Amino acid sequence: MTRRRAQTRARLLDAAFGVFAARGFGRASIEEVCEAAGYTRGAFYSNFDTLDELFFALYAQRSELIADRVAAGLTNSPGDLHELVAQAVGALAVDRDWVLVSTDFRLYAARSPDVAAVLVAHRNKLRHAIAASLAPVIARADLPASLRSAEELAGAVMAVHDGATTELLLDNDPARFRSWLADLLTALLDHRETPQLPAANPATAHTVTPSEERA
Amino acid sequence: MTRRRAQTRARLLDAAFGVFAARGFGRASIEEVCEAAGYTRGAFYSNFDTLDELFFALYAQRSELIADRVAAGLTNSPGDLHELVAQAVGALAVDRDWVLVSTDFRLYAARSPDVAAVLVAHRNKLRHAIAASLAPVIARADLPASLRSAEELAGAVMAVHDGATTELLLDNDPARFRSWLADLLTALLDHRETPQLPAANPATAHTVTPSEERA
DNA sequence: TGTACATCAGTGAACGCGCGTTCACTGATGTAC
DNA sequence: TGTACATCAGTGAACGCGCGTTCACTGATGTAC
Repeated sequence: MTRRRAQTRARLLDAAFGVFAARGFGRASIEEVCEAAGYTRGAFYSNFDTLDELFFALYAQRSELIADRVAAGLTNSPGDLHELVAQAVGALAVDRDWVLVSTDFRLYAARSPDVAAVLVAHRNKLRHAIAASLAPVIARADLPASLRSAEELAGAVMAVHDGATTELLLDNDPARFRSWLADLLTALLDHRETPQLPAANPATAHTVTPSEERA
Repeated sequence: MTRRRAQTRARLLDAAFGVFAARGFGRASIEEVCEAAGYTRGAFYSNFDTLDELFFALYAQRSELIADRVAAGLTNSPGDLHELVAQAVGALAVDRDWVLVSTDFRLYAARSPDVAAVLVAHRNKLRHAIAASLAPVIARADLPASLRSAEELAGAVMAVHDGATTELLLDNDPARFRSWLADLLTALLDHRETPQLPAANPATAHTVTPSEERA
């Protein structure tokens, strides 16, 4: 009876997503999830051992989808940086519920090393996808030494995305979020060809700003 | 008996911080907090109505301390960008437990508008502190139009910090976190006077870059 | 295609634990003299 | 400084609910003929 089972599992996962988003994983009960899915608690125990297991399955399923979507959204290699940024913003755009649930999952992972390993693996996959589409652009950019490889830059893009996401949680304005994210990514990636920061003022500064250089 | 009360409150708050960090707010029980603090449950009810109230008080207390610390850590205006970045990284450095607890609080705030308003107010305060120390540096930098004011830039710095913080949760390596954060901030802030991004591929580009505008 | 049968997915009642919440109490803390 | 007293902070027992977990069951689904 694989068909029926698969459907039950899927419904439980979907219902759990809603419950976790609304109440948080820590406060969600098996009872609530089952009620939202239209089953009794026995159905849950027939498919999962613990709510943790369900949460893990839910995250694995959805994060897979998202990684695929990002990869798909970035395929046509952009001609210039602004195009790339626009593409990236479009591909990374997430809905608020997913931000709530995945942030909850991150906290959960932070507390159990095994889960953290899986989350890191997922993030690596996502980073590869971003790096691949960044590669053609990065050649032209001049960036700090530690951010010159496509992988490193992709990690930076993800970090900026994660940071901007915080704002989305607080003001829940997707349009603002998108333009804010685009601005941040542009500021991050938009560097000139020639390296800067030559040693200029040995007296005080170990390092020197562009403007000092010019003065 | 204000003295005794204040002490009990403080002990409950400290114990709660540990319990929330270890287990997450959603899974923490009043019982656990009281046990960790060395009181019976009655002591809790004598000082708070709900665990939410305690969480709120805890966050208000600690975030206040952190905003002060950041402001203090950024007072001596830096001569150059790298100095500023080093200062900012030092000032923003947080311990992992605080990241866990404050992320939990952010999720909590995301689910209740009243709390979100308070959290936004706190973040504004923090942003002002950062903006003040950014101001002397920003004048020299050339950045995207939407990131030219000190406030906007400070917001960007916070976003980058928040994003980098995600990594800290997953690999728990404070040294790596610091250098990673410094790199990101440098990439974000280190721009030259003259804008770049000359139109590369006019056929495809739809967005107008600052440089195109000027051209 | 229809019928009989076997399997197994989900039901729902039952049990019990953890913990939120209350409250009469006690003894610690501060005050008045 | 000492004593008597009033107040109030924290105690700990009691109650009950929500919910995790189990399990004998039923009826839905698929298979064999």
